[in-house]
Amino acid sequence: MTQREDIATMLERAEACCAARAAKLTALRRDVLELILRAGQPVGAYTLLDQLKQRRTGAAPPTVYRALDFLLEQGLVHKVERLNAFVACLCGNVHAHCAHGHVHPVQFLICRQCNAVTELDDHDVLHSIEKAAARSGFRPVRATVEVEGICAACAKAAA
Amino acid sequence: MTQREDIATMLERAEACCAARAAKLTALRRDVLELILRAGQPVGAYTLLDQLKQRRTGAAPPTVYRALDFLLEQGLVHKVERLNAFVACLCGNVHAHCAHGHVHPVQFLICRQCNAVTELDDHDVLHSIEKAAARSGFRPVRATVEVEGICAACAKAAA
DNA sequence: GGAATATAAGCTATATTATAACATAGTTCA
DNA sequence: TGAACTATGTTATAATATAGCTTATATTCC
Repeated sequence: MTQREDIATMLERAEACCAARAAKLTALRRDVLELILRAGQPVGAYTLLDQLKQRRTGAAPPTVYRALDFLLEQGLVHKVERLNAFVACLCGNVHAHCAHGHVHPVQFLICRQCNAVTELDDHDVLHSIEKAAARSGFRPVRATVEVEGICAACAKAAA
Repeated sequence: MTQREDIATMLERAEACCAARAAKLTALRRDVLELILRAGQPVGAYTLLDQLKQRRTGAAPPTVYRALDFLLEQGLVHKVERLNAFVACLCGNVHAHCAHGHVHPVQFLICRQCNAVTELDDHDVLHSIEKAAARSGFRPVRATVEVEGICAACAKAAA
């Protein structure tokens, strides 16, 4: 689980990222990002909503989804499609919003047993995907890789 | 778009696949598979349901979802997570249900403009994913790759 | 500063996707 | 045949996501 100090650091980094891009990390958006960071694992939109309601009475689905849209656009958060859930991007926002025709790779290892999700940033995977796409004349914009299986910890526990 | 003859062929192949595994491709399941094949592109469960109702009054969501569960298990159909939609697997069912610890790769190129979805079966992509997972001590079971971008046809049209 | 514009948030309703739970009907096989 | 299993029918509801309109808060430009 991520520590409190790390969360503060991540939030600061997010602030800096947004500032650099003239994107507005408002109090609401920051709150949602903080909740996702605290979770330390993929969280559903309605779980976030429940938590958000404790701070902001009147929060409704659009409140959360709009904040999530912003965070996704900024690359501060990713969606795990397979789980309909959201995780903070811990890759230092290297691959956010760069308009140079680069593929933005999001690679997850999802453990079937403990639901832990690890984000990868593997260059070979990215490269082979780009090559395969090029072979079909396809111009990739975003690629997501979701690998489902058994994480090291669970495999060890089972053995 | 897939031709009618091809659909018949695909259905026969599906029959053979299921027979070989003692899996029952019932009339209902076959109907659903046929609808997906006819679509020739990702279709939502409720679109399938609407079409299915024309043949089977009384069809309800579980009718479709249960058939889809079966077809997914058999590898005859894949889910495009990003679209919450289902496509027929055109890879000849090479990678279905083999219990040898192999990763079942499902790789899609999804066009932003025309929504066309192409299924790949790229060995390099699979290999690099397996290597990256191994590096984290992760034992992969299933991997999905979804690449969003512009297909060759749309790129050409735009130029 | 103040009007004009744009952006964000509040709020209600509803669309879309998916499953739970229980009843009924076929199938298999001893 | 009848016990066990599998598939389907049926009703209800859960879970996820967005539409559309209003109000508030910034930002810009004069």
